Amino acid sequence: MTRYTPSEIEARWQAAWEQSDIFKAVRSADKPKYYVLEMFPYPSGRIHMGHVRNYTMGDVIARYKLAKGFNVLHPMGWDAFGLAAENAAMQKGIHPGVWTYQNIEDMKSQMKPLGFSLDWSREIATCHPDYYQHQQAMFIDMIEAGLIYRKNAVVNWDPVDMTVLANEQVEQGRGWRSGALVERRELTQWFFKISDYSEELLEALDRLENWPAKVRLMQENWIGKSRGLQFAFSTIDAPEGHDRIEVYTTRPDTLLGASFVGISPDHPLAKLLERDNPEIAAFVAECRKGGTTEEAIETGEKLGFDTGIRVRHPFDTAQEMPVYIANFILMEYGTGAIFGCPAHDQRDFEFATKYDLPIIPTFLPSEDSADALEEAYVPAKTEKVYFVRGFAGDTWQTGLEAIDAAIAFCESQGVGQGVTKYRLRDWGLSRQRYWGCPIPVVHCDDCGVVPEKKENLPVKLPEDVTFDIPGNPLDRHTEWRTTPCPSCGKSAQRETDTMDTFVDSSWYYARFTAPHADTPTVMEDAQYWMKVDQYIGGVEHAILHLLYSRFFARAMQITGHLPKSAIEPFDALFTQGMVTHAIYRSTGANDRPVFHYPEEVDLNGDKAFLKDGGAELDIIPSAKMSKSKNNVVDPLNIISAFGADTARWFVLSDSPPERDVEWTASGAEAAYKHLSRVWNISDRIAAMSDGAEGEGSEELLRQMHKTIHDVTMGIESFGFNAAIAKLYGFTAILQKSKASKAAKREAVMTLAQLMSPMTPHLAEDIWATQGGEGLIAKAPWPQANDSMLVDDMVTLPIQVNGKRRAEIEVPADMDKGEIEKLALAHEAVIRILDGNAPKKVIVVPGRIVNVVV
RNA sequence: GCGGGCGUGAUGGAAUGGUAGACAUACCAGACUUAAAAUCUGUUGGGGCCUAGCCCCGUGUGGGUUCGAGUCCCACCGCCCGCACCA
Repeated sequence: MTRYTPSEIEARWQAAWEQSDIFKAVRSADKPKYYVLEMFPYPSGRIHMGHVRNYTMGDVIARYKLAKGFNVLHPMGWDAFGLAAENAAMQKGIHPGVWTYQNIEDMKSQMKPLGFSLDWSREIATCHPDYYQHQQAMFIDMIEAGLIYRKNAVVNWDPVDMTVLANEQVEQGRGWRSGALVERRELTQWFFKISDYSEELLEALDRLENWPAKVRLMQENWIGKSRGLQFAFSTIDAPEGHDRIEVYTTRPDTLLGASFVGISPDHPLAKLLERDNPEIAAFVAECRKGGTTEEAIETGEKLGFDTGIRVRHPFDTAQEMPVYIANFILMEYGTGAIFGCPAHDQRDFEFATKYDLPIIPTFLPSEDSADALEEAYVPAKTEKVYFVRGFAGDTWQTGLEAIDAAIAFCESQGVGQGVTKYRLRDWGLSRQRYWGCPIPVVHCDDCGVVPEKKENLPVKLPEDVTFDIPGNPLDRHTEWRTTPCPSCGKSAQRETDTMDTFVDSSWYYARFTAPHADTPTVMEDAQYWMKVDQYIGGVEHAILHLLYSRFFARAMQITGHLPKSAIEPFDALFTQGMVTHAIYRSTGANDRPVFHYPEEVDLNGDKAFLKDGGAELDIIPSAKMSKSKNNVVDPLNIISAFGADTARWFVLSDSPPERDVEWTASGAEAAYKHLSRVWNISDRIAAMSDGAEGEGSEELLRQMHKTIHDVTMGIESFGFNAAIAKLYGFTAILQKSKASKAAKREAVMTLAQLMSPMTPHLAEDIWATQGGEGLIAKAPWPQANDSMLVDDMVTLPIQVNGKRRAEIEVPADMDKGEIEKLALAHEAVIRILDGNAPKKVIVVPGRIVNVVV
């Protein structure tokens, strides 16, 4: 008897696949195409279990579709620009390019042994000029198409290091290196006009039927369409040019509950006031402390400053309200100014309480409710409420009705107009960093901002840069910066900002359809391969990456780089959960957290101790595996111990793919045992003498067809864990079966086929052992025979008042009346009824009987 | 703070509104073995009783809809993800 030896088997079959070139995608008119794509990895240096899980799921789909007769495109590449490469450069003195390309080599060599059905001939890396030159060409096209513009926007500024920081580099309002309090500072930056497409991106969500509902909902909320009223308060004692303050509100029905006006610290009026008033300047400076994230702004302490300016209420000019500068108002949304209605907004309520402003309800739950509120009264907009200070519509109306009535009334009175606004902001793409795609424009004293000529592309990153000083090395590289103006030819300066890495990942799926072309895309290839039929990746990308890609596909269509059929680039989306693992943390110098690898930790009950020294560690349970937190489990350890098939089988079993999976060591061994068992079964069947008779062959084949059906359904619906459970079940049946050799051979070959998307190497080996023709990867997917799926008899549970009391076995086609009679005649039912007649009997054929007493 | 999601045995989890706990792990018992490992077989949600069997409780907490709720609705608690410069 031989043993299951994955290392030998896997190398052999990987070589066979490579030799036959079966995963190379070639356009072909005579087969339907299928494009499977997993979100491409950032080359951080090592693959982790999240990658293995993601790419294994994609590989199951790709191999399954190949067996189903599709012409499959399944490519892989590298999202290779980004911050981590510059951090490595600063920490280790390695050039970001050297670091990145080395990581790509390493990760590719770690991925290869997993046996994915990838077309490596299409590999791309976004940091390579062969990729980013096309991005630069499209950028120039998009400037010409009016899809890109410049404006001021705020960034995190580290006043000690004198550099821009990413949000990730801000920890509790301080720069991660300098520890200095971060400030918000304005810079002129490049933007994509994604907000012009708000309605289009929102409306098209409805047609993304194969996307998870939660992702569509998140995008809908992110775009944030709202209908509201825009109007102006007239001011008293305001500086010239500010005799009106424009505000936007989604709750115009609460206008008579207004008690103050708030403006953003970045509002033009605030900026004007800060020039002449040192107190206001100090307050605004205070507001600018801290990071730029919405989270920081929303969770920070709400601060206000009374400017002394007053406004008149539009419906009651005798009522004057103060104008506050408030740190929680965003200049980017609406007009950067609001009216505060403390009675119906909890944030305004807290603000009013803090600054002693009146709290005036406009509506109450009922006529006799108290007028004094303990907290803001914010009912659902669909709830009918009693208006005590209404000015339009009925006394009793829902929020929705009241808003419409208020807008109509205000418009009729000439107080503002109904306006539709979107929360979605334009996409700022400028990054003050080296390791990104250079923005291909030149700043000329005479001609202004001029796009580089296309024949001068790529604008390559200079290689001779250093990272010993904080800041963007491109800024200091005079030789690289200085270039002739593309328009007048005089000496001019290159743009030193590079592009957001989201730009790189917003079109890579299209580049895969013609990865070596000397234009960004080739129309025939894009027409043939796009859309991506199945896109798979982490739910953490539900909004930004997916929304930007949807926008970019539209922008590429406008500039002639994609066909109209591809403006929704991803036909079906699956968002997998993350692989999590506990984080082990101790506190190091300066109170900085220190993270420890699982290998360095001894677990004792629910406590963790450092092997070296025995110090007790904090355990942060179930956190996303992250390199910076050192809680990464290396899949290579599993592969070298048990083989790739075990790793693949393990990441698919147990957890449903959309849910997070907590990594545990015990599961891998079980997977290995099971694969060995299957291998041994095949071995024993091969050793049976040809023509050997047996018993239960018919039943074995019946179970086989059921398994074909269930596993096929499981794969189609991303129920990989359920499909695997069925395969476990069938393996047990086959193992115990005393069927004929012919039946067993058919069963084990089918089992191998059903397992082949998950454990392709093992499947090939069994196929070959049993004398299957050619590669199993190319064999057509087995078909379940419908007549083998139906059982003659079914077991029906009998409930009394919803509680299960008995069961009966009946022919599958028995009619309802007969079933009811049988159920009522059952001894347990008679005993429980105790002579009483049932009120009602519900018979669900093939399912259940419920007797209601 | 805002938006989205999740919550089921000791553990990972299964369950088109229809027998809760499939399948796997772990544990326990048995077979094989001088022994162990490996392999194979079987048991296992909690409690109770008149123990071939029957009854009660049980899917984060509290309420609701329904003949019937893990599943749908509402509120709360806990955890996870995202929040526009991490990718």
